[in-house]
Amino acid sequence: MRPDEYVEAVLELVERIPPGRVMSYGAVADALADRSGRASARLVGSIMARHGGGVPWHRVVNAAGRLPPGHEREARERLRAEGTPLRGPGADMRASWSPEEGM
DNA sequence: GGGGTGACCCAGT
DNA sequence: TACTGGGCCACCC
Repeated sequence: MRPDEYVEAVLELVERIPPGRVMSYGAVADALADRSGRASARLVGSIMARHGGGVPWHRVVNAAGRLPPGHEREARERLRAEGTPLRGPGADMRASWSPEEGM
């Protein structure tokens, strides 16, 4: 799988996250590991930073539920609008979603 | 080719 | 609760 295809796969998966649910960078990397053989939370993070526009990037948070630096306000607002449970500074990880669950 | 960096993660202190 | 160290991997000097 070429790097640009990996990017496509990440964005595709992020688009499938249902409103009101979230996924961590690590979970995304994990879910794609089967299909691509590669898994790196850091890589997913950098992909979202560079190509995240155009997909519901606010549904992807870090493992602690923290929102992306510099976009906390924006992400919080969108999550609240979707009814995503919030806890403390970010999202409530009890709302985390997995691809298996959505099929 | 070598080295620093980052929207990360986990275990240990 | 907060910090640290090691692992991770594409990108950019």
